[in-house]
Amino acid sequence: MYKSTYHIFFSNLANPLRIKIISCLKEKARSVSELSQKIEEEQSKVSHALASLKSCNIVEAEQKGKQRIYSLNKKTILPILKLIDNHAQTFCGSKCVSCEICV
Amino acid sequence: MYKSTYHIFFSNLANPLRIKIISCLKEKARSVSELSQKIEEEQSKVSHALASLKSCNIVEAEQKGKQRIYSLNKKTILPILKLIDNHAQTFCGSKCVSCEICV
DNA sequence: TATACATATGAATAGAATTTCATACAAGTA
DNA sequence: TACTTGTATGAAATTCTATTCATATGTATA
Repeated sequence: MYKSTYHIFFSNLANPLRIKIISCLKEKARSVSELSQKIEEEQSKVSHALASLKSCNIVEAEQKGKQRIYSLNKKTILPILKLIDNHAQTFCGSKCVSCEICV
Repeated sequence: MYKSTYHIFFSNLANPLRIKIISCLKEKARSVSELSQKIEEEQSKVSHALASLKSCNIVEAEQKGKQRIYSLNKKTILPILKLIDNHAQTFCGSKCVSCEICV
């Protein structure tokens, strides 16, 4: 089936590790090994995940000596995350029973 | 691994059929069979997809006789799609080579 | 209540994405 | 140039997700 922009984009974000990385990069730009340590995941996993995020311009990289420093492209991501936060709050207050989001 | 709100939400959207359905519901609310015809997909696939979308409150359903009419919760989804459109435009103008989004 | 139409559901299978691990590459330093 | 450190990559193995299809449920109507 045809892969739309949306599908590519959402698939990229639909992954716990990549979300973790995004959260970690919200704070500040970091190298691969820094990220790897901080979130306690293997270097190669982190590299794969970063490559994926980069392929959608969700992060960008800058070489600095031996290290590659990744930073978050905040313009798109932060507002999206905010919208989801609001969504979750609206639909998953104390009363929510059915919604998967707050299980 | 822990499933965050974000992960659940994005996973739900990371699917071509569900995106198709969302697009179709932008226009107006529709029944399952209407959707099924319109997007030329099997009824049971559409039902499964709708159940998934509903579990995150992305769509809601209203019974109307034998039919169940699904409508899009536009408040969250439309602005997210717009952000992605802008993102794609910004990063994938005519010059874009590497980005998966515009391949 | 028997029938038809609309939708939902469960479970097996098929398909896709992730993890893992060995290894390659790249940049700096002795 | 050999060595070390940091990062990327490929491919097999694993895990996750979607599709399929048979069937169940739910709603109306003859």
